[in-house]
Amino acid sequence: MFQVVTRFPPSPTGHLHLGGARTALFNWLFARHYQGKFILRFEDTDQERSKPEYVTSILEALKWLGLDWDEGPYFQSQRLELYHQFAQRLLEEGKAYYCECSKELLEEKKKKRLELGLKPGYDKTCRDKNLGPGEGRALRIITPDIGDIVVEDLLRGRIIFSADEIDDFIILRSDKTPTYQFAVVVDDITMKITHVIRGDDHLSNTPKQILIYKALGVNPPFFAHIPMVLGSDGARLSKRHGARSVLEYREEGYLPYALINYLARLGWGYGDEEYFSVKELIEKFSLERINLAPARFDSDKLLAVNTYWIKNSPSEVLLEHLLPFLKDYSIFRFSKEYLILAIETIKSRTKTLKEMAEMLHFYLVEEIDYEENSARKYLTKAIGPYLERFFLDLKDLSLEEQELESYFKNLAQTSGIKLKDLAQAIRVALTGKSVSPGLFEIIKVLGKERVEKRLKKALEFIKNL
RNA sequence: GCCCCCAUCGUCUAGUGGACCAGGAUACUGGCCUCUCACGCCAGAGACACGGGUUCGAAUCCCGUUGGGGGCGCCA
Repeated sequence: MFQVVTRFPPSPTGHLHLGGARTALFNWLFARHYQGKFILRFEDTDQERSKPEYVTSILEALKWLGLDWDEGPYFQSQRLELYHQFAQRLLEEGKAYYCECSKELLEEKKKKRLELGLKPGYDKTCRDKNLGPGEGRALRIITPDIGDIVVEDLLRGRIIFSADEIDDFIILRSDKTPTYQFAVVVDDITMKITHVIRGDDHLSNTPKQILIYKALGVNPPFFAHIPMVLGSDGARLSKRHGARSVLEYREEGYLPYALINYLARLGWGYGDEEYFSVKELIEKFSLERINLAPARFDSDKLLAVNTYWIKNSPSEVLLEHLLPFLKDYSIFRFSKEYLILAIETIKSRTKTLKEMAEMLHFYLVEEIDYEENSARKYLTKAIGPYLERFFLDLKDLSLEEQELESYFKNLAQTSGIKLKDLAQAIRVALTGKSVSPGLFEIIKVLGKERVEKRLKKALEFIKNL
């Protein structure tokens, strides 16, 4: 039976950003859709730039997103022996050779060739020198001088590269570490990867890798080059725009599955549908529906998707995701029921978990503080008597929203003051702010005891005006 | 400089030769709802890059131009 095997191979030279996360997501969705395997491997052969803390943060980001892997994480730095074996084979079969050109010399040659209007690639100086291994010598693969190299891309069809576009590139550096091109191929072979789904910035590399497969006598996997994610200005993602770590989105209060929903829709569409649960994505994802044009990251749309999921997720689920944002409150003092009812009242009024936590504030503190302007505007001498009225009536009132509503409408009508003014005053008394969830919902959730206490404080405040 | 990829509203997209004077989402504008703020609902404005073909017919197929992106490392 044929089993799909995909992989996500980040290099730990930075945090996981949106582009990388989307690549991981597409590979993961594809594997899950076909009940295949998803492998994680770190491409850390660049010893200069690879940092263990990036490994940690990438792992954490993937876990947060829920992109679980079936194998790995592998580290290329721990597989050096393997690359040497494969390289040795190529050397013995006369498909690779040592090159003694120094970096400086190559740099110079490249400059000259560019000036002459030639291709910048290596000029094959050492190809026939028959050099053995030695200090400062890198191993190059012999590439064909003429002919075409054909890349079959699952999304774009057949792409043809001319052999003279490809030089004898290095597969083993002079320090014996493998280059990217070589390590990926060896890894993808040994890990039995069936589908390579990656950014189309790798498209130009693919013929090189195909040549390695050929030299090794192995059939290449299927390739699918997906369009890249661009910043909002259309330039390549960099620190400036969306290249922030996905963990930053966690800090800002995005739901992981909202981010996934957004990322999936970036370059992929399914009819007119906009919102997908992760489960639906696994069911519906297919490579054929991927767009070929690069997609720009749009923070407004991301926020809208997050807003949608906050509004449409069960409050129990939201509570879980909210916990880290509620660290400053003694939420253990409240029942889960209370917290969930409170969340119910703010779900459709917030865009992020962070905002949610802020809006939850008045539910979670013993004593509220008044916003200065709101208190001045609404907690007036004139409104005092009506607050007192409510305070006195409260103990006999039902807290059902319907009944509260008719109580207040009645009170407003019989006393000739506007419901709006009354409502705003009580709102400030109960929440400290002039903006909050519906008044009747709040009263019901807070309960008589808290409401009484806060009204008392408001009456006190008015008395001292 | 050379090579490769791509091209529908500002953005993400639907659209695979006729059902498209181009649909949805988001953002924007106006209105409704209303105890505040939101949600929601209704309405409006907004795109097939350009030029040639092919065809009875093209957003859809072909070519060119332009524009955007990527690659040409002892980075990945």
